[in-house]
Amino acid sequence: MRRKITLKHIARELEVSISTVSKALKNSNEISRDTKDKIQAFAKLYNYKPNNIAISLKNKRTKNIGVVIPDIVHHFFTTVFRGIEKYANKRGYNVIVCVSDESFDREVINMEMLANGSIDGFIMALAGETQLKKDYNHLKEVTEQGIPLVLFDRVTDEIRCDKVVLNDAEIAFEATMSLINSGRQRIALITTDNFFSVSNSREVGYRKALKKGNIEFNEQLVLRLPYDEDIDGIEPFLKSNKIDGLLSVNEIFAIHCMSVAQRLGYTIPNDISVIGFTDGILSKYSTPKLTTIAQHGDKMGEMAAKLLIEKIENDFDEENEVFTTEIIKATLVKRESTIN
Amino acid sequence: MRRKITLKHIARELEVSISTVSKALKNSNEISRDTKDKIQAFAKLYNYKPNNIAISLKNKRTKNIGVVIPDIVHHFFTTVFRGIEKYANKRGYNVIVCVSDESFDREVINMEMLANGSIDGFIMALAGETQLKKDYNHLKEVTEQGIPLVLFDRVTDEIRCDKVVLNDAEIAFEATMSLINSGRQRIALITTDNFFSVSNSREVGYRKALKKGNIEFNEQLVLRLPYDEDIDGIEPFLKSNKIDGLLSVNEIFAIHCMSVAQRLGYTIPNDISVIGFTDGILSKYSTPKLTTIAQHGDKMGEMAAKLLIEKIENDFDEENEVFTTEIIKATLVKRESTIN
DNA sequence: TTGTAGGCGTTATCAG
DNA sequence: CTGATAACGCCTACAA
Repeated sequence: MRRKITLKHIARELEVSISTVSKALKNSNEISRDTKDKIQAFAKLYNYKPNNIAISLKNKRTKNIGVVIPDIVHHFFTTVFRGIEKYANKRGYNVIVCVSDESFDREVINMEMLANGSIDGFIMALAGETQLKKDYNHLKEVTEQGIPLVLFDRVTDEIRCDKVVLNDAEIAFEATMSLINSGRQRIALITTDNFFSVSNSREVGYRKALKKGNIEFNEQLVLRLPYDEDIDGIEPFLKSNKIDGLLSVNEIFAIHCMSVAQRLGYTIPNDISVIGFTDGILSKYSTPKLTTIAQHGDKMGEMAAKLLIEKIENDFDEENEVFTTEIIKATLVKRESTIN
Repeated sequence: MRRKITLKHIARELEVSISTVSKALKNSNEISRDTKDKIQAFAKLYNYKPNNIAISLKNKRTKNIGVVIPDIVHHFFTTVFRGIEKYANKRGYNVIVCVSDESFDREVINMEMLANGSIDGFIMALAGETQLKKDYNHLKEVTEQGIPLVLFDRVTDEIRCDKVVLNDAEIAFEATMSLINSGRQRIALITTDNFFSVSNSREVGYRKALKKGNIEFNEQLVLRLPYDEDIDGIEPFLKSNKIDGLLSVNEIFAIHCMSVAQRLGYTIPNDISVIGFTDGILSKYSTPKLTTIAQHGDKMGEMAAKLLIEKIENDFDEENEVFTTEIIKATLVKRESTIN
């Protein structure tokens, strides 16, 4: 087992000093051609690679990014992560992922763990519990220590940092309008009852569209479900309400609505038109294929990583730092669950 | 901006030596109660946390695990990753993920990047390209340097290391048998044409079951598709072959087969029974719900992490190291796409 | 052209 | 009980 070789080994072997080796390997012209050749050859032969940890300690730069997300088995977060990873890698950064599992405590623990030197900056989406508690002290801690932070999707106004969000309200408005424009009048909204920032925004857009379409908002037509996979409320809801259009804040609710509705004898899209959020595989492979709002997670992730790395690499002038909020434009992907 | 505080700061402030501070914070009983109290109080006040990087350098242990997978937007890998992350976290490890994107080069680059001190061990599934090329030098490099490695799912015999695999052949056999036992005779296999180790094993199981059921293997009934999302071959295949049962090596092919078959007028499961691999959301929300082979990615991930951390923490006796291959037992989840 | 010394933050050993 | 010193691996200003 060939253990990793260090500058010291090379120096000893070649009977020169460590700093000579260091300089030679950087091709410094303080060092003679001969010595450099000798050292470089030796280093190559033994496959010398500088130790990342030592460099990190020296430079106070780890070239690691910490990503803290509520869930990884979730199409949207996964695509965002892919965007982050891809971009970060291109810039020579590695990505450490921690999953908060929607738990406030795990979010805090994970961040503390990483904040002690393991990473140069954070990218995160808030855990559900955190948004409920509205306790953002762990984020404040981190930013006060000068660790750059980028929030995406599930963000909060209470923290000053770069953010990347979807134009949730706008696209929900647009989607609802498209239902209205195709003649729909009794449009349901299926959403989550936790106070996720995004669900709120989507509801705002939905309501605004109704208003514009001169349709009175009807709380009866809003179904607030506790969480992603908790879909039992859907069947009674569809049975007890006459609806002809439906906007869902995620894919799963939408798909399930479609299958329940079909079972109840409705045809889609003629009797009920359906639009969901998150353009994942469910939407592409359902029957009928679901019209959906593509959130472009890759793009969000890439943007988040870009903002973060810029902050990391540009030593901004402390006090009057500027924070930006980038808005990623969602797009409506029309498939078979809506008319034309 | 309160910068991170170090032992040195505390020492200076309290006019003691650095080593006294270090010991006091570790509650060493070399240090007097008084001094400890004073130092600990100060440390708490200024929220002192030891710097991970410095500790890593000292201990030659990073408490980081490197995970290299072909794809993250893929249900199976995602669940494995979740298993790894969960277990690793419990043991105090962080997880650095690199996505190879099925590319050999990216796999190599990523591993080299991480192997220079950033991680204590690797968990990985081979990229498609790597399995095609059969070039495993980068893995050899790593193991020769004494970095523990655990392969999962997409493994190779050419590398001596711990492995975690599914009982692919067995479960494919079992699934095929269940089709045969419900009276199916013309059973198709939808698989990938790359030489993924897992696809091969599954085909082996499929063939074995046919044999056992006295059904002659018919190459006509095997559809080999180039890659996951490339599903155009399915429609002609179903049109030109009379089949009554179908085993697919993934969810997407299976779901698509169902919808094409339904469009062609077949009813499922009566005319055609369908079983897929990967128990993801597609299976749960399709109509009819897909009978599927649950790979228990979480469990695989957990097992992989467990094996790895054991290797990392037990300084085994070099030469006569023992490597184990753990087999995770898949289970057949019966839903609506098969009879009874 | 080469080498020495000091430092990044921590810990362990040993001396006082 | 406290502190000085060296070490982990690397870099760099400065001395020779």
